[in-house]
Amino acid sequence: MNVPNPDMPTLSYHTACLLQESLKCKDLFAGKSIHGRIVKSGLHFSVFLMNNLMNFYSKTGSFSYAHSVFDEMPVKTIHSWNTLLSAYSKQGKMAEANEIFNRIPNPDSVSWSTLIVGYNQMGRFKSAIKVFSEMIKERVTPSEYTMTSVLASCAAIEALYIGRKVHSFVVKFGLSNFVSVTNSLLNMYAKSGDPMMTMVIFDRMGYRDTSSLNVMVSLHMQYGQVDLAREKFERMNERDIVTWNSMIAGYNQHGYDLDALATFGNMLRDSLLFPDKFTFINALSACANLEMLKVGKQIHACIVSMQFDINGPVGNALISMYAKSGGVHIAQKIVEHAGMSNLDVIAFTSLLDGYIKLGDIEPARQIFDSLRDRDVVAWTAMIVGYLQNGLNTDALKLFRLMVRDGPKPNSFTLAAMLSVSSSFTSLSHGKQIHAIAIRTGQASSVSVNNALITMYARTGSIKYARLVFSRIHRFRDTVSWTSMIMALAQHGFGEEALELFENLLAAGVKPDHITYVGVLSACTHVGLVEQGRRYYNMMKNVHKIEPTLSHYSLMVDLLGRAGLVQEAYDFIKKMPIEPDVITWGSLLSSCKVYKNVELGRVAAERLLHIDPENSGAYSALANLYAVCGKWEDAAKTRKLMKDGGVKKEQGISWVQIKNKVHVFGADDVLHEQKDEVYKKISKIWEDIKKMGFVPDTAAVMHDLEEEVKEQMLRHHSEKLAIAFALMNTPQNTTLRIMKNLRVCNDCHSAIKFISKLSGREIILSIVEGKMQYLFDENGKRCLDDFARNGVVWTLPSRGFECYNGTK
DNA sequence: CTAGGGTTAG
Repeated sequence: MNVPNPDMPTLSYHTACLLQESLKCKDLFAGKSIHGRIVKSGLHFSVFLMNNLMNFYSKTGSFSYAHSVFDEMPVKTIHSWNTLLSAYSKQGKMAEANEIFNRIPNPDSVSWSTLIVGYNQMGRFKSAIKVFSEMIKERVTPSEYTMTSVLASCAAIEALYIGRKVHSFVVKFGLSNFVSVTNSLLNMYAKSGDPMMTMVIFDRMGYRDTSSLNVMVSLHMQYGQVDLAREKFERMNERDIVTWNSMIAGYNQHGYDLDALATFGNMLRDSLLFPDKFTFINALSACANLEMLKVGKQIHACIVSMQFDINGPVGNALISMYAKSGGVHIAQKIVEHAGMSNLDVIAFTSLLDGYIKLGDIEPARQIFDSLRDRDVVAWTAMIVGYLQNGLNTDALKLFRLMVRDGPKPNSFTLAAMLSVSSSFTSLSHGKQIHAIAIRTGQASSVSVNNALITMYARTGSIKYARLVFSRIHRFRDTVSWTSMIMALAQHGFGEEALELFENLLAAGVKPDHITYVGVLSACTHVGLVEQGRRYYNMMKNVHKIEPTLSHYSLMVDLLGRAGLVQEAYDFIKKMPIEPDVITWGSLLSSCKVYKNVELGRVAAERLLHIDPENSGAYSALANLYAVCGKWEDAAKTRKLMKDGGVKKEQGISWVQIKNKVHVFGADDVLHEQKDEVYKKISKIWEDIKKMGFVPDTAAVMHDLEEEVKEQMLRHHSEKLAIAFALMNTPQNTTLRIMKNLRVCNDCHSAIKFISKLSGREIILSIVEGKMQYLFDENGKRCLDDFARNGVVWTLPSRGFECYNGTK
């Protein structure tokens, strides 16, 4: 304890008080003049006053003054050292802080705690924990401050195991009675995924303060138990700013944005608290989600009238709110007003996003190009922006640029790119993205894995979809289950899909409306009418999900495919919303199968009423007539279509077999015995053209492939391959050619082929089958070259692996 | 002289 100079007790105390007052109003000038008076009156020998002065300088950010005061002190106490230490750790200068710490003769618990806090503030939580363990090793008794700090480190990195150890020290040093420590324990268990322990501790607490309840509120919010959080909140008799903010943030995160705004209003009305930046950020985010421009403007007015600093996060939230709720021009004005140098990437990304939402790609791209330090988010926003506006090629181009020059893609980027692969049904592209996910360490991300399941299923590799799903068994969310159910349903494993759905229910996962799309389509594929009805009712009554058009269409499909065509039609008539093309199309195709001309005609008429140029409806109807032997009606329908100006006939090949007309859609070609179908098709190829129809794309593809394969076998495959590579061949074609080269056992051409490609393709993965022969000496050299250029190889036969040149 | 609970953009 520092006792002031006994000769001048009053003067010392009064000076210290003056310093404290100066500190309160951050008056550096006043502090400096007091400093001068201290020196003049010879008070600078008082360690007490000097420590106070150091504290003043440190808190006002004048670190160099603090340091010089320290240097001039003839006698230094542990307080002096700790104040200096705190000055450095506040600046984030941890290296210097450590140096000072090592020079302290007898560091006490405050010194150690200061170091831990310093690391925490720098986000270096592991180092903070390390400091704590060294402190214990040195047999220094921790204080309640030490515990709260180190528990915060554990909470931040969700280190449950370490947190438990720290808990044991809390007990050992008898610190359990501090509410602050117990609150920190609560928070640690809540954040590290041990809700049970959190509840146990909370129940056992003899005294709970507002903070304790705050932790519980945010625990409930974390687990999506919004109603429980609301209950706790309403029962609290004292609410501080954190309480209100937790509720507003929690509501906002779970889509209860109206509640978030209502809570914000209640806070302004019922509490004497002033909103802080978190309040504003979350309230603005709620406005943005609801696209409530007017409310957003009111909050903006509130911010302005409070003279609140709109630099940093609040300004970003404002810009984002305007950009999202149709006020891009206001957002633009704020951005212009603030000036380039005062804004960060976040502000510009929000603005960019606003333009994308309007479909204005050009200004968005201009913002993107003008950004100097673009981060992953900016890149992703631009890429997703292209995707949302249907500009897949631009998205792909930008993604390639990103992989080459930009920051590492994150799970958002990869999930988006995987959905492109799914919509392109390009397995090769999808596998490249998978390879990048592995290489950038994102392969464990739930959203990436969910997108992978869909991608593999859509590109036909149900095997890999299964593999991915089984690998994430510990981290499955609703989307994972849904994706897998959809995947199985698409591949005709209806029973398995339903089994999986039952597992989902047993696991206590909540299905959403898309899950039910998967479930109902599984029933459709297997023809389980009664099961389908049951699940449909379960959706409505148990899970309280209002059916959407997809669900209605699936029910129509389910009934129709089972031959209950009339019932399907009755179902449509009872629908509370307008049926769409898919609904009628589904009924129409059922009518085709069950040869119900009357209903089929109705369905086709209604369908064409919605979409008069729907060639599919015409050909389905024509086919229905043909199947029923009504050749004249079939021909009439064709004529009707041509008269209606419908020219597109892609996806349909008319094949004459045994004087009967069959329609081969792309699906049939893919699923039936390929060779058989292709043989038939090629025989009547010319006939189709003569009849004036456009041949099916899949058939064309196959033809091309066959031709290439034959020529490769017959001629010099290498030359041909390279010629293809130099042409602007679409990538899935090039990979097909690769496959053919493999069939010809021509690995050297394959390697050369790839080497020509790699100039164009940033990432190329060669997959499927056994590629061991690429691993001879030539192949290895080749692989090393590619690895250096960022080319990744995946070899699914050995699990998913990545070749990056290091191994 | 040191703590702890609420954190924005995709």
